[in-house]
Amino acid sequence: MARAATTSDVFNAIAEPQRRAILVLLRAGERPVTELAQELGMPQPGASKHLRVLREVGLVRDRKAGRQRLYGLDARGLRPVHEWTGGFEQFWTESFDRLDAYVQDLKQRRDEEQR
Amino acid sequence: MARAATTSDVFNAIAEPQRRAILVLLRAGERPVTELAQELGMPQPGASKHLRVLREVGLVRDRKAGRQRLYGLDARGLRPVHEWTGGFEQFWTESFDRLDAYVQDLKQRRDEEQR
DNA sequence: GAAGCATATACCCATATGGGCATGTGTTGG
DNA sequence: CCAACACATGCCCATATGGGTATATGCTTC
Repeated sequence: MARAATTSDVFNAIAEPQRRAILVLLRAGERPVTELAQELGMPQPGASKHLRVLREVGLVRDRKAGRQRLYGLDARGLRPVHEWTGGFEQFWTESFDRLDAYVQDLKQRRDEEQR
Repeated sequence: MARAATTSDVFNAIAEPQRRAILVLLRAGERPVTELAQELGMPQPGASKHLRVLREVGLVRDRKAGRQRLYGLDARGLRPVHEWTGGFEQFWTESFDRLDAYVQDLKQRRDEEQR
């Protein structure tokens, strides 16, 4: 089945570095495609494709402005990602890591001794 | 160039639903592969493959326990993701969304009138 | 050291990219 | 109405999956 379509969910959409870069740029405000492509140093078609993916997962919205099409950020979709990762916050706390490493170490030694 | 390897970074590793499920399960503590495979309703080879990816990006560590291999969570790698998405927090605040929607609406009307 | 259990790998496939390039489409201006 | 400009799409390709199945590896235990 290969990988699920990137357009299916936000996690997949932001797995692409260039797309994350686009989102960061859009934090500063709306931008036309060409400008984004230029700032990212990629050909315009490439930028359009990434923008399409972002649009399909709802992270970006577009608005026609004459000959241009301005893309704007709609970061609401990032909230679930933030919350999901936040569910692991207690596991990366420094104190916890140290304690955990210590426990792991003990287990390892114990197992090696028993072996 | 196709997509970058999933083993290259955490964003890519957690783009896979099954892998996210594995991480969630591991929050409860270490688990052997078979058990994970069973709980996820997937064949053992599949679980092993996902675990490998998670291990390569450092989200999981393994420890030999006799005949078994216990996988444990190392969520530190999720922190960057949490922080990156956190950088957009102001953009999904409800009040902001309303204001933004309002502004967008104004612009839209203005453009339509000018057209 | 043979048999068995727990995992990891090797393959084989269908599919979804992401990139580069050419081209279609819609809008603006003269 | 035509040329120019800003984008979106269509194609073609090399590659990286994720899944399923068969098989190699590692330890244990008898």
